Amino acid sequence: MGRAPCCDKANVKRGPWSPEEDATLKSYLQIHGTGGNWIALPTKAGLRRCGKSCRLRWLNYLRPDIKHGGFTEEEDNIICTLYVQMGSKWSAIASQLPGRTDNDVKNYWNTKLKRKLMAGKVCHKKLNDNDTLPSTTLLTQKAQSLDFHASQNQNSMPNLSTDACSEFNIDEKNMGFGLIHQFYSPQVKDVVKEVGASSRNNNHNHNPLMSLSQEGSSISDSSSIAVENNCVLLPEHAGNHESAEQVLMDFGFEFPYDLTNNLNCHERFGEFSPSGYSEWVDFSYVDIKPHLLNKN
DNA sequence: AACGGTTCCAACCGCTCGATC
DNA sequence: GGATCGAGCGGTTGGAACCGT
Repeated sequence: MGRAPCCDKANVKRGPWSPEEDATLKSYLQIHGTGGNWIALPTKAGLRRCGKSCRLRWLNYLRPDIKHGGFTEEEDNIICTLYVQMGSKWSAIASQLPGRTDNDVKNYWNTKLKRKLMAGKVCHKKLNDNDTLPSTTLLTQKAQSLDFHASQNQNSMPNLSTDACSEFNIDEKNMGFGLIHQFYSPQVKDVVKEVGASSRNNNHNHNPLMSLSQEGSSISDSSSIAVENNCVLLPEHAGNHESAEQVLMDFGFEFPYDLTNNLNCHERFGEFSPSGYSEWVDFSYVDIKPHLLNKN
């Protein structure tokens, strides 16, 4: 048996709020507050609305401190930074933006900011066609030398150096997207490879660059992308290709692509790591290595 | 002007979590 | 300890507004 509905859906009004309803809710809340019970509020206020609907209307629209209108560039950067750090924790992100609601931030991200980011207008440097991509061979060697897919000390990961940050004109706050976009280039759009990384399962590194959601979520430990030889590598998704697809689309790769195209995948398979993929244990970590390595 | 496609955002849905009994 | 409930959250949807042809 499911849980009881919060209201009698047949007898509540749905859809857009009228100015009269807005005024009723606003004046009631200004006088009485929520009383700690949104469910009972509509009855008390004389509204034929669900309590949840009242709450949402108040929090997202009627609150006096709500900021309406366009986002500033500074807000854009804050959202980008926090999204990288936390993932889609919209309420947490919104809490850092006075006057903005989680719904606002979420809508803004989904409709504008993500695209703006892809177009190269926010906190990153986009590669030109002839820019040099990092060497996978070097990555592999470095990975092996660090032995980071062994059961090592979780705190042994090196931090991204200040030099590495400054090299690409990024700061530590926007590092995640900066690096991802560092890799984002027209030359890598056409072939996508999902890579098995089963040994990652035994290697829960607490990489300071990995977002909280990446560490905690079943889907988002994939949000890092490494690139070599015109290929994009994604960690395995425990059979969940949709998650991988979403990650790719989030980062601007066009759909359809060759995630499930076995022919292309195999053709490309040997190009970047003939010995297999155990080296690509932690893609969030791989994110930063090219820059560290290039400094060596 | 009319139409179709796209964008944007308010609102809803369903889930999780914590509090309470 | 389990059931129930409300609050809060993220994902999704519907439709109005906008834009291009």
